[in-house]
Amino acid sequence: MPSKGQRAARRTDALSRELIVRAATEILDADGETALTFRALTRHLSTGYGAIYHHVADKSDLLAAATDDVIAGVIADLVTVAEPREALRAVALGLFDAIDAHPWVGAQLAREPWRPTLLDIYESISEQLQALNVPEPALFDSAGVLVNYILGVAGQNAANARVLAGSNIDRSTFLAGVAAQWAQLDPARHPSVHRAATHLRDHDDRAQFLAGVNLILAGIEAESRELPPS
Amino acid sequence: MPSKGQRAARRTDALSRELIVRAATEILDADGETALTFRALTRHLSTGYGAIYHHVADKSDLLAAATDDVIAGVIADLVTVAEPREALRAVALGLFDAIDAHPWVGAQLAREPWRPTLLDIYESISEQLQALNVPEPALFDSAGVLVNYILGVAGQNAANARVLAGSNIDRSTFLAGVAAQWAQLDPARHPSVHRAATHLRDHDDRAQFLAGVNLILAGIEAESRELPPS
DNA sequence: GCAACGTTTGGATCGACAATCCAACCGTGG
DNA sequence: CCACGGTTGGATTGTCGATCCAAACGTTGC
Repeated sequence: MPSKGQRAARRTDALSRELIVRAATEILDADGETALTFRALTRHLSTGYGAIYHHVADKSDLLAAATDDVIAGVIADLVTVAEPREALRAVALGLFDAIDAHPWVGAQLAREPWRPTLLDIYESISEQLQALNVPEPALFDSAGVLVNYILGVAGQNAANARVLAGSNIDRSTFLAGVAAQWAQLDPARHPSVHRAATHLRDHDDRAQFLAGVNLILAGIEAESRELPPS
Repeated sequence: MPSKGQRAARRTDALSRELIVRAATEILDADGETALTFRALTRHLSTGYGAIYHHVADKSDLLAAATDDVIAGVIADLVTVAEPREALRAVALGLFDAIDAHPWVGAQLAREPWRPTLLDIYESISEQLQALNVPEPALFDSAGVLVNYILGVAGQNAANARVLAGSNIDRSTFLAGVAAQWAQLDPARHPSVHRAATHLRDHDDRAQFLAGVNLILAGIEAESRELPPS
């Protein structure tokens, strides 16, 4: 079967998995998760489907590779801090900032948490907890709480970014809108949410995330005191 | 333009949004998130696309409705407990059990956390924290930590269910496989994960989740002692 | 030189999906 | 008995991920 017309010129520069992952990251950062299609990739790289599939197994493989890339960057940027609590805060904030900059990473981590790259994060957290003299049996649970909390915030950040990207409204006006919605709730049925609306309006996601990490650290230390290291 | 052949008999029983949501829940429970397609729905209800779209806006609307249904069931089943800590554990475990029974709810909550139904959960948590004499400024953060932890675990449960549904292997053998993989890690590079492998093999998700809730409660109480109620 | 072969690339194509659209259907009020 | 509006069934459209194949290229052996 003859081809329709002139075949496009073959590219001179070599295509590579790394290049494709970089292009995917650019698309994801620019236009969100829904914008990452193989069509968009072929346009962005001016190539065809075959070329891409030759370097990448499928879409989930591509998404995982892009996510691993970001997480690896977080790990690489971690400066070693002596104080264990500070080190734990640094790991958590590093992940938060990366997910804040690339919301699709949050969605991916919430969808597929046990990537090998996250083992390094888990490892780092566990080591710092050990330095905090957290006894062995509690260490497993404590690390789990921290990781799950981070993943929960990650998913929520991704959800917020989706909403914000869908409607072209400002973040603060969006928050104000939700706050107004909460404030309109019947104070008899939802007194606490009604009260929380004021906090929602002017809160800082990052600061609240850090407060949560500190709260969990307080809990870990409280339980460690009850059950001293053997 | 004439139709191809005989038009199927019109249904006698009335179709309704509730019926469609129930059918969607059955499909989701039976075969997982990927199985919920409008084709499958038309087969399950022996109807056409138009009938379904007449009662449901789109797929995300349907998924949200099914999720709200499950969450509403959790709220309805909550027995009032006097002791605030017990009440908080009951809310958390209620959500956990519901998500464990319907993993797709976990995925949906991680994807779209701020459904109106969840406001009831948030309200319940906040009220119990208030009963625990958690001071006002810390209440917002504390409730956020609990909710985000629950959402994080929800997402992970959904991810595990996806993996387990994909490969027809038993849960314990799957855990043993991951544990073996962790145990094979270089003890020099990943000492903590290497050690944690033994815990992974015989751990109870529900028990670990509860341990996490208790840890967070300990943290909340510790911070409340530092900053006594005004 | 150059021919054979494996690797890389471009794009037509397929099947599945969400969503739209329209014609057929039916109960109800006039 | 007829007209009308709410309801239903299914053909159709556009987009997606994925597969497939042939053209183009580099490399190796001769």
